[in-house]
Amino acid sequence: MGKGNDHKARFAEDGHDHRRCIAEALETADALCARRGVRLTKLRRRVLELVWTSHAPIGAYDVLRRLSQEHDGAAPPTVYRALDFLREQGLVHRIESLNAFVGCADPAEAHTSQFLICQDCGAAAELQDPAINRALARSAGSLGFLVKDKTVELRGLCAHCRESGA
Amino acid sequence: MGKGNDHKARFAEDGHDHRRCIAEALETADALCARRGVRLTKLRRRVLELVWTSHAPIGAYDVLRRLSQEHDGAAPPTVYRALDFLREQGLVHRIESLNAFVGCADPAEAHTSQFLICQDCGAAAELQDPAINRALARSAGSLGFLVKDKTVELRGLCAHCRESGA
DNA sequence: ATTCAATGGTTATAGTATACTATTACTGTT
DNA sequence: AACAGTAATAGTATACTATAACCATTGAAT
Repeated sequence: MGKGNDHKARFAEDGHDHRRCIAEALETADALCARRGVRLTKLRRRVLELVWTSHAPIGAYDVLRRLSQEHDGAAPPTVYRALDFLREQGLVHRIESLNAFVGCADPAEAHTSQFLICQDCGAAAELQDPAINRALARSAGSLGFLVKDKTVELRGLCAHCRESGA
Repeated sequence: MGKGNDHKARFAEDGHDHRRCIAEALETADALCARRGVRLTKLRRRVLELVWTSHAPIGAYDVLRRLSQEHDGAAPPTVYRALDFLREQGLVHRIESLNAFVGCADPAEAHTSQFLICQDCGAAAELQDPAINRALARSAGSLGFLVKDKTVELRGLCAHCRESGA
């Protein structure tokens, strides 16, 4: 990921080499888990890889269907446990409005993100816009509300689908 | 529903007369549906009333359980259909992160809201903060993203629970 | 009165998530 | 080697959330 402007995520380019995305995500995860002394087991790593199949959030049961093809006896808890671990480590995010999961673009440190989700191509872009977080903090603060967790999800059309569609 | 400062919602006061909240919500709904020429049937009205049981979002199946006690043959579709109607009319909102529904504080016109949800007392406060919407619009706009729908939900502790708790 | 669309009843099923119990595998210790 | 402690996984069942599909009824407008 770049140097400046890190908070300004983008939708993946149309013809981008997605195998690179996957490989990078897995490398980063390996390094991160090693550093933290937590175990990115084969199963967890494979689930992470499946989540990274595309930039579109994927349902837990879609992960399960794929996992089942190679892993006898995979059951819902198999997947949910792995996803729970990956979420704790910040490696995947849950998209509440879709009941689905997406790989984290920048898992190095804890953060709150915002998501732009394209209703046409399904892809999700992760933002970390300080201005949004400031506005949220101000509003909550003025009511004396102590924020523990945020969900910010905007659904619509990404620039690319917007052009090709209408 | 004052005049100025309308966008600044509040958590309901501790000892507030909640029967008033319910009565007002139902009156508003009656008037609104009459004006729009849509039918707030007995069933829909009762579901709305059940959603307004408290300021905490309520699950569809909780609504169903209560409805069943007085309405033979109530089934999931009974409730979901009513909730769909109420949502279309802006009378209730869905809280994505809870899979639950809450009465709209100000249903007169379409709007996008933000929610503060207390993890202790369960209550949800609905905000309509232009600053938040501006920040979201700017961020999405800078990526060429066309926003159709927003989910903004902050979970944490309301001022009251914050004091009594810690 | 007739008709057509909206509403609701009924049954079945899809989709999402967790509780609970048991087992395995890896640690360090004796 | 035997053991205990812990983390991870397996396996089963069930809870919870939501929709599909089909039919009967209602009710408002012509």
